[in-house]
Amino acid sequence: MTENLVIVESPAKAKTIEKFLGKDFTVKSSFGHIRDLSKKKLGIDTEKNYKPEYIISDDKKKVVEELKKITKESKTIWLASDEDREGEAIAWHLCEVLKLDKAKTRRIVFHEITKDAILNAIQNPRDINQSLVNAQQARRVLDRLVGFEISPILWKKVKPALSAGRVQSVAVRLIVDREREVIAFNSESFFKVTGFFQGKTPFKADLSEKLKNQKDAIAFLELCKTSDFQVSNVTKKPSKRTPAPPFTTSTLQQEASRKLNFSVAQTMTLAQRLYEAGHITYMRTDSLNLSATAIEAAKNMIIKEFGEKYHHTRTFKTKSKGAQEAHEAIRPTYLDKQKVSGTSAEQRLYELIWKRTIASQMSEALVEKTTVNINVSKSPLTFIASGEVIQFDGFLRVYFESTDDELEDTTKDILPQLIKGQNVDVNQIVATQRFTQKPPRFTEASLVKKLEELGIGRPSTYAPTISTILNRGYVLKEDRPGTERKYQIVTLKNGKITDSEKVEQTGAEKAKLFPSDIGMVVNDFLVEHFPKIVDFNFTATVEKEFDTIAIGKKEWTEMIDKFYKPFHVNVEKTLKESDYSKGERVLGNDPKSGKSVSVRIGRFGPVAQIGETNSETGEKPQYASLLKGQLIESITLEEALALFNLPRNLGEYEGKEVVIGVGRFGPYVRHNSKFFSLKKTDDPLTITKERAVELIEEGRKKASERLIQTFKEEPELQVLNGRWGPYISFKKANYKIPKGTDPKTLSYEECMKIIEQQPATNGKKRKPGVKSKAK
DNA sequence: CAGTGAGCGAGCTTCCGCTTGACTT
Repeated sequence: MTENLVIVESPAKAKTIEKFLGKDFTVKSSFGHIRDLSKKKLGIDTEKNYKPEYIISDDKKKVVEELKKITKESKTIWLASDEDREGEAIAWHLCEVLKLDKAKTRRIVFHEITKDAILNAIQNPRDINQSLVNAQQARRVLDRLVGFEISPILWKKVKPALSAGRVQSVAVRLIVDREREVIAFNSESFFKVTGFFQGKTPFKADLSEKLKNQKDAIAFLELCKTSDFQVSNVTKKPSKRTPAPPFTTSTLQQEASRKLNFSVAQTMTLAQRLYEAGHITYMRTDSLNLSATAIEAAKNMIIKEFGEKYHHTRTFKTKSKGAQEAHEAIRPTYLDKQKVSGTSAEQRLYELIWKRTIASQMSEALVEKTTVNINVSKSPLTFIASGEVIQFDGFLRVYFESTDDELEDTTKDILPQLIKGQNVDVNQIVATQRFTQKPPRFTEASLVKKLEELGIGRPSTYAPTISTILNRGYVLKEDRPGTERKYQIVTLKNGKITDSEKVEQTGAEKAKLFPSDIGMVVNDFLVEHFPKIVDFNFTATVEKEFDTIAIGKKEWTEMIDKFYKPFHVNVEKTLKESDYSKGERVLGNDPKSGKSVSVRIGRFGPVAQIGETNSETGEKPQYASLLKGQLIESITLEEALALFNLPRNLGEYEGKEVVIGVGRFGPYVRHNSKFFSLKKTDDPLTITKERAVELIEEGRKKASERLIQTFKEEPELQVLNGRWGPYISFKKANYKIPKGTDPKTLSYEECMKIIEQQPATNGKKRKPGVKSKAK
């Protein structure tokens, strides 16, 4: 017989708590929610006051069985799931499913996993808050109704297996809207003028105004030729910089992306491992709060390491919308541990968390900003030099927060001593042509930031939401090469004005989110037919209602009814009245045939078409697939027409034709009925024969290196070099080669031994775009 | 490595949030 059973959500949390509580307590985990609406059906009886039908899924049956058994043997059951509405619902589902006796069940909550907090919680048990549970049921039911009623419309009107939802559809909308801003953007050029002056040491100053064009730039430099330069003003301003708050899920994802180049999913996997190893607190949180013990530990650490002067206790208020404050901020469990063991990625993430946490409890940095104005005697324009001197580094000693801005030179120089009225010499003045910047495309992390600002999604869903919109094919995460751009430079040096032209790379993108054609068509369909659902404020609006339900001032079923009645009418209407949506755009006429040229989404993706089907003459249109990176939205008539030049015959090589085409696996070179893929930077429309031959030779070389070993004993056994390194192939199945083994010297016997010891991973093919999921 | 929405047609796809493995690739 167990005295006390405590149930929490996470097994790692259970382990920690068990240590605090001693042997009268057994601590178990529910592994999150133990039941949910059926995955196959709507699972809501819209006729019977929205009664949800909850099901224990197969992967939860074992957990539930075990909990059932232990609860029967326990005197008191403490439900210790999180204090937010999901946590409350978990506790309620546990009561219902385990049929817990009210008399021996207690609900407790704590906000930090410390011994005091837990013991305190045990002293203050309460009942389950049914209103809070109902707010969760409303949230769950609303999401299900939206997702399961709109998605099937998309299957009929756009393409099968698509999806829509309160969170994902807004995420896609953000990306589509941004892409349209980028498409509509017209870059304008101007001239930025920088003077290189000479004080005691050389320094730089920028002209206060941008000049419109090269003519103006030259005219200004002409004036400078015979001008004097005088310091007209020197101002010194002390300023402060304060440290950023400790990490939440969203800010951790952003900083890990900016500083360590981790994807959002990568960051979460690494954080999970650090959490399970006991190195950090819980990683799915929106709280900025640090426990009293953590603040104390940080204080000791900082004073010991840097001195009293560097310490400053701070508490931070959570500002994000819809924050539910069930946990602490993400911080090291033991602040005196500056490093932990683990993979290099784990260590780097830990270090980032450690620095950010420690910095949040450190003093402000004191900075003196100096601004110097320099008059040009023959022009009303002035040069402005700004410098920054850090007088006390404070928290900067440990950590500085990065930003999304990709500005060129934000580094502030140290200025020499300058006095008002002093004349300065100029070494040279350079006017450089610059260009206004298009709005930045989203990265995974900047999308998370935006979603959090809008109060959409939760710490536990940011990473999965991004996976969903990528898996549905609404959005692509890609690198795109930039284009070359010429720019002009006008220089005044030694009394002479010269101009020159330079070339720079511009517009290159790395790991940015681009909408696909399907993403744009689905978005436009939803914006047209379900504007309310994809409104950026929809979540905020319903959240307010959930809050009212949570304090018992509104029935959840009434709220849902008010939403569902008109929503469902709209669903029926859209099913009946809306057209099949293929995003068609007519581009103009083909100059050769005079027939119309259009683009749209076809059965196999975006396609360009010349002419129409004519049932009388039996005439059929010509088709050509769009290339990667081309959008229905922005493709031009010329670009579309060029697609019909494929496949292109480039002539003969070694007596066989060299043909460029685009197939299921992308652009290729075909030669002697062998296929070689084009590289990302190769354009199938313009690739030369020389380059194609290069690819053919390269492909042959790769193929020859593929085979590492064959064996006389067994023709079906081979050691091969694959995309993931060397492996063993035997009877169409593949086997890993153990680490530290040289594939070149493996004997027949050794191979067979490896095969016996390993389960075969026979190259099963997955459909592209289908999410891999454990069965 | 081609096709470019139907007309024989079963049955399938889908949401958001709470959790961790079990899996290739």
